[in-house]
Amino acid sequence: MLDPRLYREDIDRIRQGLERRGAKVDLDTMVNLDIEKRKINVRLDQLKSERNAATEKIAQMKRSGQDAQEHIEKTRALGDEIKVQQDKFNDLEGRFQAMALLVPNLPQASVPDGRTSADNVVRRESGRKYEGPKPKHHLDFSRELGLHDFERGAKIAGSGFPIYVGLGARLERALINFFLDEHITHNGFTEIQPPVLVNQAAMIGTGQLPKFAEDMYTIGDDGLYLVPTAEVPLTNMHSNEVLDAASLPIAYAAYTTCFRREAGSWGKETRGFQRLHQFDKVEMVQFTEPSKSEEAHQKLVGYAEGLLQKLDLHYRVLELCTGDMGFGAAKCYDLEVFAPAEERWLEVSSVSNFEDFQARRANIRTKLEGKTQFVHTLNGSGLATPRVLVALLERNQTAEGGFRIPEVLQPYMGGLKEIPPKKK
RNA sequence: GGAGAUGUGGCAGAGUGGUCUAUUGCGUCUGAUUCGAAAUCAGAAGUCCGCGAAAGCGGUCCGGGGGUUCGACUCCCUCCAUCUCCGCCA
Repeated sequence: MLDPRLYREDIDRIRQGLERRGAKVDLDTMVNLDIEKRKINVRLDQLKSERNAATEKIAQMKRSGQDAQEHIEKTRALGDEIKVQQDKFNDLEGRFQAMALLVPNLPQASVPDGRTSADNVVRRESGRKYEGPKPKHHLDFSRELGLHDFERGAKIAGSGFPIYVGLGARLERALINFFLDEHITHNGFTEIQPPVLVNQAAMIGTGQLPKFAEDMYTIGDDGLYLVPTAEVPLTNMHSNEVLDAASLPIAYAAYTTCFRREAGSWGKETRGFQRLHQFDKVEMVQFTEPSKSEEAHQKLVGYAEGLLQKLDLHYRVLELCTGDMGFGAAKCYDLEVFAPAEERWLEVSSVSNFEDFQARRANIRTKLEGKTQFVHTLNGSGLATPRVLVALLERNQTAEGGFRIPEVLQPYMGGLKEIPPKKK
């Protein structure tokens, strides 16, 4: 959520920011609602002030044993009027809030202008390029080695719910553990294991709701949602809190399963692991002082990159353009790995600085120099496993048809160096 | 899941319809005293919203929401959380 003061003090800043994003918001209506609302508020406060005086008068009379009936009759009308004005105010306030929750964040000045992913800027490309014969597609390769079972997953849940089998399951677990261990032993994160069901307030807090309701799985009877990312529970852990400034920055890392309906986003480029309803991800979340978020953002990107380097993958870092950034982001970097069979770059991480956008929604503050103010929140995948797996499967095929396990994962695979080809 | 109880400021803990501007204690901050500290004494302090150039003024907040009333911390409804007992269960 944007600072509500901006709507009356610097509407041009909002207008320009949204324009750069290509976002359409009926700002005129919002400005008018705000003006109307404040007008009613002034009237309401006056009325309440009068009522306070009147009831005090009645109290005094009662105390001294006088008959206050006449005053009570008169004050009744005041109460009725307050009710009318209060309803009006609540209606205006509700309408303004409902609209405010749908306004995306304003991009930082440094964000490149653009409309689509084609306008994103490649900041750097790194890692060893794949060289050798064109490898097998990861789905065919996985099937040969018996690592995953999409068909049976579809049978019990639907398409987009793969089953990890045998060494495929162990490889998944290895990736998760490797990611987490890196964060908690080298990058200074506290490991968290949060609930994967959250309430509506949490989903609003990080910005998934109300705009993206159709992307979420719901548990209707209980009013709960399956988390689309650990960002939701981790960030909302501190909702409605004033964080001790000395405790900042707070850095959490968590592995959770992530659930996404991915409504309407299926197509030929989403085969196999590239788009799933259920997948595994390790997420990094940070809370910082406002002045420190930019620095923290760069570091988060570095942590995610470090994992790709250790896995010996070929990757690049994109600076997202204004039109391609997520709803709540003020600035965002994507990390993509190259899949040599598909000959495509695949997004494995998105690292965003939300500034105070989420902190306002979730009401997360700190006290700095005597002033209570909103913190900045950031998060980034570190990493999501499925597309990392795609790149690994396509890159690490041996001449004999086996899978070469990256060195850093070998300790997590019981020392195994290779998943051998299945015997005929 | 059933029965009962509780929810008040940073913490503890009073308050059962109007002297609540929320008693009191602890803690915090600022002074005084001291070489400095402790102790003691005096004083101060919260949130959010609005109006205002400012000083300041008004409103709001006792778990959340709603209701009754001229007036609600107090009465009613509802939701949430915690505790105790019972039941069930990895």
